[in-house]
This record gives sequence, structure tokens and C-alpha cells, in this order.
Amino acid sequence: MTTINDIAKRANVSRTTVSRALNNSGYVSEEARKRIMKIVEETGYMPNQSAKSLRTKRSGVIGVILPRLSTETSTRVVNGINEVLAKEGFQILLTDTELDKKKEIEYIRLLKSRHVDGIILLATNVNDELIQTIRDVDLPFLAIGQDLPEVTSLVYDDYHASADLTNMLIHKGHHKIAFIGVSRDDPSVGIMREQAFRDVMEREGGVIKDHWMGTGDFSIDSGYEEMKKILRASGKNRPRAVYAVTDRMAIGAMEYLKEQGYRIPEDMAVVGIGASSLSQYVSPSLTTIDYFNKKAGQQAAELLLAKLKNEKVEEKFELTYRLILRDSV
Amino acid sequence: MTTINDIAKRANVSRTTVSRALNNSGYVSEEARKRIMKIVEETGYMPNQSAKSLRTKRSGVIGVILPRLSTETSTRVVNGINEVLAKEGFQILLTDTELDKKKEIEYIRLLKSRHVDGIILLATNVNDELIQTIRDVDLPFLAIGQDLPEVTSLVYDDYHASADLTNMLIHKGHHKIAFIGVSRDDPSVGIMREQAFRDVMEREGGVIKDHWMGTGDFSIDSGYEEMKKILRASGKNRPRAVYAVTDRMAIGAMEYLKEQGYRIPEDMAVVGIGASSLSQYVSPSLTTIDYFNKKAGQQAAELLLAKLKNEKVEEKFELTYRLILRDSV
DNA sequence: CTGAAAGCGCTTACAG
DNA sequence: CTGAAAGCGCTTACAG
Repeated sequence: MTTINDIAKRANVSRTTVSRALNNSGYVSEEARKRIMKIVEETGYMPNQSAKSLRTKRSGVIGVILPRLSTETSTRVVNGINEVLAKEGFQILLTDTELDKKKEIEYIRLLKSRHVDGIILLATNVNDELIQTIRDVDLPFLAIGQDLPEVTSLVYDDYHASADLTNMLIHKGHHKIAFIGVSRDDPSVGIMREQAFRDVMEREGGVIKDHWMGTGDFSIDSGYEEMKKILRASGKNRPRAVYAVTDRMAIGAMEYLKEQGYRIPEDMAVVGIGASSLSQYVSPSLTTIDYFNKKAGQQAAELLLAKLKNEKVEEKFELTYRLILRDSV
Repeated sequence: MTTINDIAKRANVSRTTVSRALNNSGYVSEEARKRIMKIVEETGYMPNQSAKSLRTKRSGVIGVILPRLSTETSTRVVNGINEVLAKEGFQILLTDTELDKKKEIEYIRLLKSRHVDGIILLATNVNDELIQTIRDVDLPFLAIGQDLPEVTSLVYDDYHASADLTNMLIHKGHHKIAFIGVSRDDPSVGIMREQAFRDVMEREGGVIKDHWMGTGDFSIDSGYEEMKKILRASGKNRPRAVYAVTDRMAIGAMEYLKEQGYRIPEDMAVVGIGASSLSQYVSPSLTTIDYFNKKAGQQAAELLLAKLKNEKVEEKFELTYRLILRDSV
């Protein structure tokens, strides 16, 4: 492997000068610069980033922590992050917690030791140890999806999105709405979306029944199972709509309903959140909410870059959303 | 940031000993080890990976080069890679070429300069400069999806998969089959799948017409457009089935067909390749081929790990596939 | 405009 | 069992 010393020798200058030429720092005579660049070209020399990083304390790498690598939401966000970061010459070091909270903390530390310049976390929960760890590593940090105290956070407007969706259902004439949520460990999805649902239902005179409330785990299967449970527990008095807090669960619910011969939306309306590509092509197409995940990723990357440049950045950002009315309602 | 020197000082030993304790290399008295580990715990010390990597020439990072971050295929493969690698303590440095061939080469070099221990490339084409670059960087290397000469390659069995699919169509009574392929720059998808189609059609007495052959770009839209073109060019003599080389294009084709009032599969059968989740939930569900992408990623990671351990590894691996018969045929 | 020297935080022969 | 020293490949005051 060619090093800066090899280049220096061949160009008859010190490695100091090579470094300056390469980084456009300080004065280098045009002559020397040309000689150096020519040799760099010829040899295909690339500076050793570990050495550089050891010296400068910057690595050109941003750590990204995902709850799951294989969901469309994650992919879109990472896509947005990467688009912005790649343009600035940054690379992404990717980690996947597989929804294990311990790993979130572990990876934050690990990324620090790998000298990443900053971290973006797609957050799924909020807890003290997490906050503490983020404070400890003292790196430019950005959270997406949850409001982490004292951490720059980009949050989806879960409350209003959920409220809008519920309202829409009610104004379409549905007062009996089943709800498939997720664990309350996830404040954004598990608490905010449910709270908005309850608030609107109460305000608008909707009917909430305990056995119409299910709790899934984000998977299509869990949507299917919860729908089954809800219908079985309902007897004659059935809901006329079901609101699942994610598209995948909504699609699972639809599967069960179709199997049981329900017509959607005539017998039962279905809505989800996420605007997955699945939601568009499933039949009937699913009414859902688009959170513009890619844009969230882009914005997160831009904010992180601003932080790297020591620009002042606000602590909280609320993202926009859009209701997509389709055939399932 | 705590360094090995801080730990050494506090433990009253040299940093040599700390290093030995941390890496379980050489002798360290039980006493010293305990003292060191306690302090490591307390301080949450993590070795600086840049320094380590500079010294040892290993980084614990594997570079992954994707053609597109936002496709299900890529995601599944990366998922498989990550599952295996994370277990062994490796991280993934992710790069996305956005289907730009130049970037493939650029990123290989870049990853080398970042001291990755190995590279996995989801290959989309084969060209001399690429092969040359791979040879130049001289790193443990693995290609998935294309057969790269002299590079360890994991390839899908595109020929037989495509042949099986075509055969199945013919045995269902379809002799007039339209085909939506992609550019021949991509040998696996653009050449092999088409070749098998042509071979089987010829052998089995199928009807191939030039204006029934379209070329898309992997996108849903292109499937839609190619289907439109094909039907418009066909006049009265229409195909009775369409084989798109990817699920997304097949789904685009389905969209157009449905819009035009075709019944699927009665008026027109549709098949794709990829076993995307879309293919399962679209209506009617799409007959397709499952390439077990996640498993491919796992196997790639395992082979790379074997190479890192200097184990001998064969040069070519053919992956298996599975035909999934569903309602679109 | 240029270079010698120090130092980033590790590991690893080598010597004891 | 332990430590001093060298060195990985860079950058950056400092001096000229």
C-alpha cells in the first residue's frame, strides 16, 4: 500500500508538503503541487483514513442506528440520510439493534470508539440510560421518531396525524372503530397515536370498547391475529372500521377480514399509517398517512452536518405528514 | 476521552499490560487483570479503533456496496450480511452507487482507504475496469448476483429460474408470451433471464415476437409503460401472458392491464421474479420466484469471514431458488 | 514556500 | 509475568 511517505519520496518533497497539497492547507508551490498530484494520480494513492482519523479526530463516517434493517421506513430514512451525506463525502456505518434496547446503548458506545463524527438514531423508545449514554459520548447526535429530552429530535407529528385519521373515519360515518396499537414502550407509536385516537373518539362521540383494542408488534401477522381476536371477542356488536397504527398491521387485518368474507370498505373500513408501497398495491388500496420518511432522513443528515460545522441547531423539529385517502375507507 | 494510558496509570501498570488484558494476548497476572478490568468497567473505556486499526491493519469493518439502498432485494441481502457479521463483532460500512458504475469502482477504492477488512459487492454489471480494481485493492472480496471472473461470486441461478418460469407458463397453456426485460449491461438479469426465456420458447414451440419484447429499468413505472407499448403494438394479435424479469415491473404491468379492464389471469397471466412482499399482497397475488436474498447475504458474509481466516474458498457458488405459484397465472 | 519533529492511541517484538 | 520502545500513517504548530 502506498503511503504519504512514498509519494513524498517520489516527488522529492517532505510528507508535510504532500499533506498540504492533498488537503489544500497552507502554501504549496504550483510546481510542487503538480508533481505531487501527478504521482498521486499514477499510484492511485488514497490517504489511510485510520491514520488521518487518529490524528484529526474526524473520520468522515456517520453512525446510523436502526431498529430494523428490513423495514421500508428504515430504508427510506437511511436513503435520505445517505443522499445528503454522500454528497458531502461522508460514509455511513450501519448498525441494527433488532429492536433490542440494550443494543442501542451498546452501539452508541461502539460508534464512539470507532471515531464516527456523529450519530443518527432511529429511536423506538425513551429511557434514562439511553439519554445518559447519549450525553456521555458527547457527539453530534440526532434522534428521529421520538422526542428525546435534551437531544436534537426530529419527530413525526404522531398526535395530529392520528387525530386526523380518526376524525376522517368518524366523518365518513364510522363511530365504531377498532384499534390495533403497539406496546407503550414506544411513546410515539404506542402512546401518542392511541391517545389521539381516544381523544378524538371521546370528543366526537365515538364508541371505544376494551375488546376492540388490540396490541400488535408491528408485523403483518400480528395485525392478522389482533383482528381475529377483536372479531371473536365482539360477538354480534362489531366495529365497522379498524385503525391499525402501522400499514403492515393494517394489511394483516385486511387479510383476515378478506378471509372471513368481509367486504372492504363496505363491511369494514381499514386504515393504517406509513404509506408503504404495500399500502398502495394491496387490494383495496389502503388509506394511510405518509410521513415522508426519506425527507426526514435528509433533514436529519442536514441538521447533523450543521452541528458538525458548529452551527446552532434547535432542539426539536416536527415533521409534516399527509393523509392519503384510498379505497379501503 | 479515556485512553489506554489513563487506564494504565490508574491501574499502576504499563499500557502494554492493559493491552494484553484487553485482548487476552500474552500473560497477565490475575491480580493485574482484575484491577484493569474494574477500571475499564468504571470508566466505560473503549479502545480507539482508528489507532487499533492503524496498528493492526484490521478494522472490524466490512464494506458493502449496493446498487440501490431502497429496494427490497438489497435490504434483504444486507439484512442477511449484517446478521452474520454483527454476531462476529463486525460492522458494516454502507455505500450506495445509485446504479452508477463509476461509483462502484470509486467506492471499492474508498473502502480500501478506510481500512475495511473485506468488501461485499451487490453486482449489477461486469466490466474490465471493475475486475481490475478488485484485483488492485487485493482485499477479501465477494460479489453477489453476477459472475465476476476470478472473483468469488455468489450467483443466483438466473438461467434455470427463468427457464422454469417460462416452462410453467407454457404448460399452463400459454404459448404467446410477452417479455419485459432490462438492459443487457446487467448480464444476470438482462441476458441470462432473457436467454432462458428464448431457449425454452423455441424448444417448446412458443411464439416470440419482437414487439412483444420490452425493456424496462426495474421500476414499477417502466413495467406499466412497457406493457402499454406492447399492447398498443400488438393490435388484434395479443399475447396471453407476460413475463417481467422483476416483480416491480410485473406489478407495473398488472396495473396497466387492470386499468384496461383485463382480467388476470383469465385474459392475461402475469409472472415476475423476486418474491417481494408486494408480490404477495398485490391482487391477484403474483406468481414469482424466490431467490432467498437474505440467505444469499448470510452466505456471502460467511464466505467472507472464511476468507478473513485465510480459509480456502471456492470461486463460484450457485444459489437455489423456488417457484411460488400464485393467483396471477 | 518548505521541512523536522512531535504526537494521535494503539500493539508487538524484545528484553528482562 | 511485565515494561520500554518502536512504529503504524497521518497532520500541524513551529521554525526557517
